[in-house]
Amino acid sequence: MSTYHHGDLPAAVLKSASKILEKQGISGLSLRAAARRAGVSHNAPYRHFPDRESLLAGIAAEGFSMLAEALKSSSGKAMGEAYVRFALEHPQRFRLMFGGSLSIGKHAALREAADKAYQALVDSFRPYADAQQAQVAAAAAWSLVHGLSHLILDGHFAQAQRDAAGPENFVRQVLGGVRYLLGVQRSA
Amino acid sequence: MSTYHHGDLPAAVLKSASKILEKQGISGLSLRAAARRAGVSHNAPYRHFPDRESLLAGIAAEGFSMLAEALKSSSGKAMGEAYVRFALEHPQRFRLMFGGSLSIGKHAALREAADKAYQALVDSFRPYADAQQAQVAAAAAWSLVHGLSHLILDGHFAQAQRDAAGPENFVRQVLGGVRYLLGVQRSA
DNA sequence: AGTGTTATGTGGACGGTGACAACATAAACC
DNA sequence: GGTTTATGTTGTCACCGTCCACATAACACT
Repeated sequence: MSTYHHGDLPAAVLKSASKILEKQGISGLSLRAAARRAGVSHNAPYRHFPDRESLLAGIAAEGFSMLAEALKSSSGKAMGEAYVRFALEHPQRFRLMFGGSLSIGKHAALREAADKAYQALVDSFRPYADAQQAQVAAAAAWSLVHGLSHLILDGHFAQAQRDAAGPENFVRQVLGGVRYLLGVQRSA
Repeated sequence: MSTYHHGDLPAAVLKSASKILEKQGISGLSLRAAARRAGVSHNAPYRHFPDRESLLAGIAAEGFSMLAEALKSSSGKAMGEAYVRFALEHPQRFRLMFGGSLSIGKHAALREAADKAYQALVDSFRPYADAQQAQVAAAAAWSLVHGLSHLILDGHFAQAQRDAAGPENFVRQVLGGVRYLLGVQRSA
């Protein structure tokens, strides 16, 4: 029963790498450590991931799926709260997905996954405005929840969170303090 | 004239490191490369920066000063546009400042610089609302421009930017498509 | 001026990492 | 059953962050 061949190394490496990412952060995640944790030699992962960045891209892709899953059952403001909640529950993965460590353009699967999630957001604004307005409003909504997630993770709102008596309250207040211009908006 | 002692190594290392950061990105920035570029031995920087993270913190601190400088002469929506412009003009430095590579909490100077910039934003909302509302509105405004910057840098708005005929237009549209609830807002 | 102390820069070493090449083993296909 | 291909291993290399011992210059005190 010696298993020179592993069976499903790609999945195993992804899993161990994810675990390391959660615990050690992105900078502490090495190809070799992931291989060790998966119980294979330091070079085995190279058969499935051409380089470190590809491994990270794989983990990020998982993350986009998880994010889509977390968002899909909500809409409107609840969707925004779900977005921030995802970021706070998976801080390291969120940073990996959006931290700029990987050039998303290089990994088609990544771009696809991200675009899909975004399109869902655009569509959710569709009933209230024409296509152009919906796109702009969706961009603003995404920017808001995205920036809020990042800034909370970086600790920049520590005081404000205390003032609001908890992160959830703070997030609700911030998201509730904004209106998107839709519909008849007609300016010069 | 042989200069065994450099004169102002900290500044020289910061400068060469900044140059490398701009060109190679954060992951390509090594302590040793910075030392080489500054013309000193690989260990000289350790007299002034206890470890790599401290060097990065130094560069980030510069960045916060630059950002404050870029923002201080504008207000309102123009300030938001200036924020995004800064991010787009100094993408690598912006990522370093906000990418989570450094635990801001560890470097007091960093937190101070960031807090100062944020406080200016809060104050700019002060005339229109009470303290609590101003804080929430400022958090929303910062989140919006911050998220927008990040998502543009990551390439997630490539199509929308084309649709809007240029990044500047796109940014203006997004920032203009949002209102902050201030003043008499009184909800259940 | 001379001497001791401290600040700053150098050279060498160690373990860890990403990547490449050569080889070993198992699976798949005929 | 034998060959081709996929998968995992061992060995190696350059680079990196960090520690150590040492060299050199600036400074302080007498």
